[in-house]
Amino acid sequence: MDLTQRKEQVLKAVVEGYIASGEPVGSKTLQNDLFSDVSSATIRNDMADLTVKGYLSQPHTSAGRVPSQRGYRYYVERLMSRNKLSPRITEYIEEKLIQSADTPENILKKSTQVLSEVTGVASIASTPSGERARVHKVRFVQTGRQTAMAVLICSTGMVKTKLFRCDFVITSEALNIFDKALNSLLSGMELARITQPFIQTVAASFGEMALYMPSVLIAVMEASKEALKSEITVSGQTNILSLPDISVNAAAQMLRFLSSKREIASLLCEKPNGTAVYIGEETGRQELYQSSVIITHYEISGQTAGEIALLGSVRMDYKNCIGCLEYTADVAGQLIEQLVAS
Amino acid sequence: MDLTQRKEQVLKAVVEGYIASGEPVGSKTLQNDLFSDVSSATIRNDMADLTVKGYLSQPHTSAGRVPSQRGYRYYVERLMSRNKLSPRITEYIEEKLIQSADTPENILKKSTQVLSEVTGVASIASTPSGERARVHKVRFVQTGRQTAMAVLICSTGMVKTKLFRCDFVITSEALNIFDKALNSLLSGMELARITQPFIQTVAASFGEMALYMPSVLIAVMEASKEALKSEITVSGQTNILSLPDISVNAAAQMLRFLSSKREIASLLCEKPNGTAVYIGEETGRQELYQSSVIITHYEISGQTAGEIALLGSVRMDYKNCIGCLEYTADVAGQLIEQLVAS
DNA sequence: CGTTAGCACTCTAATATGCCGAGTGCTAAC
DNA sequence: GTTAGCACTCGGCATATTAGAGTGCTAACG
Repeated sequence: MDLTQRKEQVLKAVVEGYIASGEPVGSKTLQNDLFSDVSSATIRNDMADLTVKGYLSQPHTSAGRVPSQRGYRYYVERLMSRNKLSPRITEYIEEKLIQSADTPENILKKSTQVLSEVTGVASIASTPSGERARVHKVRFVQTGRQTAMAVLICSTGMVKTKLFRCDFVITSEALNIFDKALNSLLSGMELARITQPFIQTVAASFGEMALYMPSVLIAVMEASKEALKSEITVSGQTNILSLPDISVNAAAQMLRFLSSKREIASLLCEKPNGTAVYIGEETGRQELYQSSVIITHYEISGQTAGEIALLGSVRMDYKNCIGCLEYTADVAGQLIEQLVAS
Repeated sequence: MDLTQRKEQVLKAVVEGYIASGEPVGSKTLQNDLFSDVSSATIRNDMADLTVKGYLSQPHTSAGRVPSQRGYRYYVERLMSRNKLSPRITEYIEEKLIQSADTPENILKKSTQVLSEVTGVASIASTPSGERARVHKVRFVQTGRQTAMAVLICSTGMVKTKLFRCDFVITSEALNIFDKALNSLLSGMELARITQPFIQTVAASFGEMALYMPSVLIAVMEASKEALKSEITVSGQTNILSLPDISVNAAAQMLRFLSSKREIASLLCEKPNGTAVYIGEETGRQELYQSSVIITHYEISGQTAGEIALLGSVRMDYKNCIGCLEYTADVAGQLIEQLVAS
């Protein structure tokens, strides 16, 4: 299934030419731009062969060639040069991300914003799930006579709060007792283990205090549930409408897809190693057959923590998009890691 | 500026006919549908007069009539029958809202969802703002070596948190000092008064501590900003793409508008009494010249608490939309009131 | 004076026609 | 294997034609 070197060059030139212009690429254009040493007829022969083999297709007999899905795939896997981004871009991304480096959520929100800005497509990110997280500390802050806030600080640096109401008047002594009891009990525990049955047994074990615990424990449990699930943020939806080769209909389908967190989550969780590129039908979703998706993950302390992705048209600038995406994921991961470390 | 009764009938019929069909309405169509007692020529005369007076316009000489902005306005103000919604709709709305009556945010989120569903346009809502709120207390919770969380407790019972990072290692003594200093300073203060210049003078007054204060003060300020501003939720953006008379370009502009919370906020805060309808240019925004907006508010304990709105094309079904909107706002207000009371 | 019938007129949308040119595939020569 | 040459294809654009919907105007009517 290998191609001769020149055919690879032709394929690469067609893909990049088509990505750049949006117009089917003809043999003469290629000759002028790239292959002054061979004639257009030779290129025509090569293109004909690439068409037979399924890497290119023609919109109609007298038009130039357009990459097929298979052509894009060959390009992405074997022809695309993964060269450096320009320092202007990397600096820009870094600058924007550092500005909002206060919480993981905001870093990822900003990541999608800056990505959609520099790539011109839509961007998605999922915040770190608390799957492997443990309880670092629990704190309580009184907010009213009978209301207080549980603050759950996770080993990952994530902080979740939950307001709760008690049916007794709260005193600082009571909060102190809760604090001591729960910290000695929960510190270091995996979030996933704080479940309904677990808090029931805990409550029971508190003897005379048991009466006062339920609302407190439920608050902590809900905070930990919140921390467990990863949030999804989307930016750049409006970019989809400006994509030149996406019909209104297809754009509507893509936007509908992006407005369903459930759909997005199912797409992001198809975790491969490294960066995955799904082209057209490879997305496996009817509503994304005219779209391509690039998914990568960011790491915290060397562990995959969450995903960042781009959603655009099949004719997107894979080289640039992959570059920006991976760079942003890298920076975002580092920033979140710093946040956690401190 | 009054019209004869028949001309009003003609105007009403044109508006409703055009809203229903999307096609310019001709004299014969009107005669067949509504005015079997007068001839089409008479209607033509009336339409010609309404055109001269600016209530109708013609896409071109040989086409039927289409309502002008002024025509829509006259219709909305004087001709539209504000009759009851069908019980099927009201029951449906009520059922959906009651399902998610746990927090004000969720009630309003659901309101926009159900509204965009039943009206086929986009919907916006703002949560109650903290305008009249004061600072009750400020608390700090350490979350890491160099990170902490400011907890702002408002007189209305609203609680906002903000994580921040310091460029020094945080000790519990430091937090205690912040706590004392800021509580004596801020307790009872209106949220609106915690501004950039204010915190600068405060920071300056702290003498040798001044170096350590900025990040803390900024966190408190941002928390109070959060508490002050009402959140905005949007649903049904994808509906905009299905609006038949909105060009892709106009749809993109509307979606861009909807993705900017700031823009939305400025639109919602043009508070009139009761329900306001802005048709086309009346929105006062270039990007919404092809759109219409209907804004109403919901009340808690008889006080205006926030806004709910619809955004659609100029040719929207004002009667149905206004009905659904007002009904939903009513129910949402009641549900939130119940929540606050408890 | 308001209403009506009749009719010529206007303009769009849909369909047909012809032409240009980009780009191809094929063949024969190198 | 490569190249030049050439006939051929087909979409896109501009132009012409037609059908039909709807109008405005005029003259007649009660």
